[in-house]
Amino acid sequence: MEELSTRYNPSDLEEKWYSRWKEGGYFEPRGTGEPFTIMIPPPNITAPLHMGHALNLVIQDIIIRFKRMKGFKALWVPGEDHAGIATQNAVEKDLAKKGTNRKELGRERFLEATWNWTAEYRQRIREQIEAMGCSVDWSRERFTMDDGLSEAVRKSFVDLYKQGLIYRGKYIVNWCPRCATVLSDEEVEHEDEKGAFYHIKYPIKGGEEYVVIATTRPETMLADTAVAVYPPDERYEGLSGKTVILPLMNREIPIIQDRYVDPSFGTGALKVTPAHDPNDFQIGLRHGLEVIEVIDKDARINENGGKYSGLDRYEARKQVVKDLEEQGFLIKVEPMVHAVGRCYRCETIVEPSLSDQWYVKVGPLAERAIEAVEHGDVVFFPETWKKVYLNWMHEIRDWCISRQLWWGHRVPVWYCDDCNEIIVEEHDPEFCPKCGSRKLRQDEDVLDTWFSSQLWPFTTLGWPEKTSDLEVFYPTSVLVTAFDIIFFWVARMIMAGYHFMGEKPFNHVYITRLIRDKNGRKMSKSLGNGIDPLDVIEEHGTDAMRFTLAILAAQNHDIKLDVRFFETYKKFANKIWNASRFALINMEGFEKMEIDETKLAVEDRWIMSRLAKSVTAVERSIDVYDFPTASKTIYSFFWNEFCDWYIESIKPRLNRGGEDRTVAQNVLITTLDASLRMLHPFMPYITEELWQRLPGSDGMLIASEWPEFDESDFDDASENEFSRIMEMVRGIRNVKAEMNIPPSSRTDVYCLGREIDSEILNLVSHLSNSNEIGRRNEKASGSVSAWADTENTLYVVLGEIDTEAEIRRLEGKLDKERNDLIRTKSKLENKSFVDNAPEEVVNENRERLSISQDNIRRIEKIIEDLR
RNA sequence: GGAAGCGUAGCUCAGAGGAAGAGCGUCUGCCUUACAAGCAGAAGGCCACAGGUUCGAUCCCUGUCGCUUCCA
Repeated sequence: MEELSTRYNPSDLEEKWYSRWKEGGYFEPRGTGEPFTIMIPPPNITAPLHMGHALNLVIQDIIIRFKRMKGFKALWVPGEDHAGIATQNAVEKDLAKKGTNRKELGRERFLEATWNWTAEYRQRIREQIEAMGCSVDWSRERFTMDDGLSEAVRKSFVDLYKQGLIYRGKYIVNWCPRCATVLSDEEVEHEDEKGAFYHIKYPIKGGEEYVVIATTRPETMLADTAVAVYPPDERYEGLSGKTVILPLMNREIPIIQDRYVDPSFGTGALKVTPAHDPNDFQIGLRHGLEVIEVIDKDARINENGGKYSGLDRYEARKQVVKDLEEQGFLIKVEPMVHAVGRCYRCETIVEPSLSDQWYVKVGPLAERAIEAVEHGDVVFFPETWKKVYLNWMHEIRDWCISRQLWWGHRVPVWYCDDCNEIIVEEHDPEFCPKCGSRKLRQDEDVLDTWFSSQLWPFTTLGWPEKTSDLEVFYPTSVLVTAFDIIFFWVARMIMAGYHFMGEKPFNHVYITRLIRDKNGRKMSKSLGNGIDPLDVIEEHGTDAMRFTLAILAAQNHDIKLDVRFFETYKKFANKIWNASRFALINMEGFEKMEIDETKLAVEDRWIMSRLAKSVTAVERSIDVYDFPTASKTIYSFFWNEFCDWYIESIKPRLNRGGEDRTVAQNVLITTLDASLRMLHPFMPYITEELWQRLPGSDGMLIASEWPEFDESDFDDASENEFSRIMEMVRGIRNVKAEMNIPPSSRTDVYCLGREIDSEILNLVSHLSNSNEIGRRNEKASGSVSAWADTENTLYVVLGEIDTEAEIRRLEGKLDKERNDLIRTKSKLENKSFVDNAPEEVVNENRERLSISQDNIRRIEKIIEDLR
């Protein structure tokens, strides 16, 4: 085997291992363990994956690799989402660049272009998922528009329709004039924006009196069909039953009373525009008001708008205001901040508009989905999302599922031109079942993307067919997704899961936070502050990116990502590489042996105990989706314990040869082997590469077992013993550093006091780069103390010492000890502390007191000797 | 208007009712044969503010301020 370079070079080996895993079938579920399933949240085919996807994917891969190593029959299904409106927009933009547009192409050729787009982006997304090292089962990959899923969408639509849970209705909808489609309530983003509050006189018929209404949308007055006031409002008493003359239009409209009106808002009188406001529409229904539409689907004033006809809604607003002012109807214009709804895909201001659409009646579906989360059948991590989910579910409204788009699943509804029969079928009907006519027209609309996405956890397994995959892998184990689609997707999957499968879609929902730039701003194309995962991979390697994302994956706040972080964990990968390199260099003459407890050195026992504790801590953290803790545990174990102390400790034994060397080699390899296993879910490439090179490794790391430890492997006595060694070494290093002695220059150190085991002293001398530490009965001149306990003191021999400087150094320490003493003493003199505090805390303080007293006496003695 | 999360080292974040932690950055020494993408050492904190509970609060409670987000 060729020797390792001194630096880790990720690009050398990532592709090699990915194809070996993939081609070896390692991503497919294996073995007889309990199933563990994750469905990928299918990325939209609108664009390449960004950092948010990377975070999401990396977390899933960590989980699935961990579970695979734990012996589960692990399955992670990949796929992509056709993303109706978003993709249609993206393709339209692309067409515009090519100098054409959707209408010019026509539906069929537009869809052709979109399928081409789909093929291209699915391929790019696949490549990205692979580059991130994700162990998804490509043999089961799905797309939300593939044949199987399209069938499933039809079946679920027809089922819901036949169960009376899908209906068609004419209501005020959220209309995006740019996308030319309706949007569901969830697809509208409300934001406070600066606007104006126009106060307008509406003269009362047959007199000089008038009512003042206030509105932020004066152009809609063209379609007013009433003025409403709150019933007991004194200001407007006696007006009920009268009519007003609508300015500009000179239409006579009634004054009505309705409890919807908020008397404290504006003037207390509300203009009612049933065709262009959802609340007004409801008022209109209650009072049987006329419905006049003046704004068409392009957001222009239509023929009902008189002289304003043909104007864009905002041009019309200007003109209306101007005319009102000229004619003396405009009283005042106040600046006003109000919520404006915008399309979540193109940010155009949404126009409330009257329209015939298809709806899902969600009430009956929501009940079970609420119960499931309330009872803990479906558990959110972190728990705080449970409340968000439940709040929304309790106020859930019917879901508008039709879209006036071309890209998507066509609504499986046909209309008979001869008898107006509505036909809802899974398979295209050839004639009308009622009148036999063949003049059938399919509904032009397509379904909301989320209508197919809600079926994802089981359509990916073959539903509606009763496949064995469905049998084995449903319900899935965990869904990993972002908080912004809890309503769009998570809630609807839970409803659909219970409705169609009679069972929840997943046990756990782990919600990730948003990745922001280093200044806390959202990453966006327009700001140009996005970080491309592929760039990161190229520069730092996949493993470094994965580990960085894992360690940053906080649960309670968004993630501020600075590219410099990747650098840090790239260095960690290099550290792993070099530690392994060290081990491999030292494997000459290696013979595997069973580890014999009695032959182990203190550092061996210590590192084995630390390893056992670290592995179990990592498991615990992964189980509760605490990836930052898991990664920090690994990082500090590997670097600060294994590399900094263990490897340094065994160098003399490795050099010495014989049984010492063999034992050290065995513990070194055992620890490294377990470390690489523990690291593998986080950093799959480097660990696979290195693990393959370990003596005795067999097969593939991806398919090997997770290291198992339990409390019987914990060895507190050895940990304490080694901690003492670390303290001694640090004491000596400290003195050397403070005295400006290069760490490389060897110093004389001796021990004054009762005996310390020579094994320990030898280790200390090696780690502190001292000559052999001997024992003396009295302090030598020119030496300073570096460490002490109650019975022993270690002195570093400096030869010439600056007595004054040394006294100053010791007095600094003395001050600290004295302060500690005062604090502890006052605590213990406080009767209520001694009476109320738990005994162990009191004892701890007593011990502390005695240690402080000892330390002070000792340091005072040393200072006295120096003088 | 309703709700949630967050304010801890210069930066990014852990933390737990009993003497404040990590990484990065900074400063000082070191090319000590795994690693200078490294090693050793150090400096740096009224734990947002004000009350309360407690023997004891950075942690629990209440309020204030600030930042972020969701819903209406």
